[in-house]
Amino acid sequence: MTVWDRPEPPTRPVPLDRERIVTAAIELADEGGLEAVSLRKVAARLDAGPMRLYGYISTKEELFDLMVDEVHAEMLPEERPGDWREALRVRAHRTRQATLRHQWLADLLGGRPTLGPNALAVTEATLAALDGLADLDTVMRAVETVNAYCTGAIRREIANLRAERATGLSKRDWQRASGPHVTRMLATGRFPTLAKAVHDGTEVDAEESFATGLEWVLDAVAAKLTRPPG
Amino acid sequence: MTVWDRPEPPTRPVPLDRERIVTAAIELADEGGLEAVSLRKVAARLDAGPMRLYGYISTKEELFDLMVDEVHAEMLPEERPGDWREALRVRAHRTRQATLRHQWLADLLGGRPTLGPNALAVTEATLAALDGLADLDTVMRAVETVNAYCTGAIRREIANLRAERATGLSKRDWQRASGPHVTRMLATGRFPTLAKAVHDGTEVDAEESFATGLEWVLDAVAAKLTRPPG
DNA sequence: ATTTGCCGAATGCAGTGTATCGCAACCGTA
DNA sequence: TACGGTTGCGATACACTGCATTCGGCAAAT
Repeated sequence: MTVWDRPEPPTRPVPLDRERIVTAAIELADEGGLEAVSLRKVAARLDAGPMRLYGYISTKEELFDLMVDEVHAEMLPEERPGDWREALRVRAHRTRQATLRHQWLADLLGGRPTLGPNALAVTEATLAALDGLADLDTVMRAVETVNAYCTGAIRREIANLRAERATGLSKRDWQRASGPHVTRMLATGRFPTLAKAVHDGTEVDAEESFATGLEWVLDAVAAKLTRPPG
Repeated sequence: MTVWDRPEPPTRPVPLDRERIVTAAIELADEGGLEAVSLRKVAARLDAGPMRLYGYISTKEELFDLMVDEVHAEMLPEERPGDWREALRVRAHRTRQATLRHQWLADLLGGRPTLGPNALAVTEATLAALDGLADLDTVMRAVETVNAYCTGAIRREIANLRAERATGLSKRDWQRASGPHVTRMLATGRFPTLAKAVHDGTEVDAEESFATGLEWVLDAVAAKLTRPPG
């Protein structure tokens, strides 16, 4: 019984860690959306049985939490921003860009408290940029207001993007020419202002729309920051 | 063969319509969240087989669309508002209140274009309140910005509310005393500003927080509306 | 009275998240 | 060197999902 007769020892399972799991999950989500992420498929991509993951994760939601935090790493500004406004602006645009790269993130944005290390780092950077410019309550309100705008605006953008992709039409053409339902509804005359808006509206670039709304919100924040606390 | 010998005629299936289906689905969602809504359970609540629903709905997502639109009926203002600001404010608060009543709505807000009749009516009312106050682009930007803030803020509020409910602690106590992870993270000294904020922060009422941020955004809108178009 | 057509119900399928359990390999110890 | 304990992986199993398809039986039409 030489070595040659004996089979190779069974390959020990590839060591796993959360990093590899999250990476695999993000790949799947990038390719096929959140619904393409199943514990079985993630495990298969790592040559492991599905149950193996439960050593690193105790529920699927936790996997989503890890994924969200992982993407937050892409949002960290690489250089210290000039002023608070620049800081908030950069954070907003980086959030948007990260979500455009990982569109499934839109489904998770604002859905759960984000307490991962990367998310905390992002929050820290944001708070630091505003530190001392007003009383704490005002600062918190500012950050949360900008955050709320971002999640809402990004969600809407992705939602429209998906709708366009599904119908193969631009948003305007879609709700004007195609979408029979909308056309019929507008034709009823029950929504005159809306009908006029759809008819006269010019198609606006999504990024520009996001940026403009953001500047409005930043204007509002600026007004509250310069005013003395209270 | 008297009447008594013959069995009762088999009870014809209860007639169905979308209204009843949506109502049943909303009841389920109100009780157990979105995940408690399955086609089987909805059908069971209507004494029907699951496949019966596919005569009225061709996919589960469509059911969600119907549910969202149904709740939008609760958001319609009952009286014509005084000015545009009042209109936007009322719409925002009614959206929030409806979502607090139907918390599953937070999971859907902003997730898809809302094109149902009730949603269109809400949009129409909002646009009408702003009609003529500025050029169309500005008006659209205003509506979309306020909407974005609402969805984002409401989502965050519901997310926090669920987290508090899950841990049985208020948000502050939760991230300060309990949440071992957060505590440990803050203790690392990598997030000094955040740590200070958590330590010094006062707990703010969710509604007040929502209202304040909303007024900020409305201030920003006001600034753009009064300014001449362009 | 017979046929036709249609619609609701049952069945089936592929896939999900997760609990349970047996087995096999490792390690420290005798 | 032999052994027992522990650990952790994998297979199996379960309850459940959305949806496609098939089948049966009633209602209306001829």
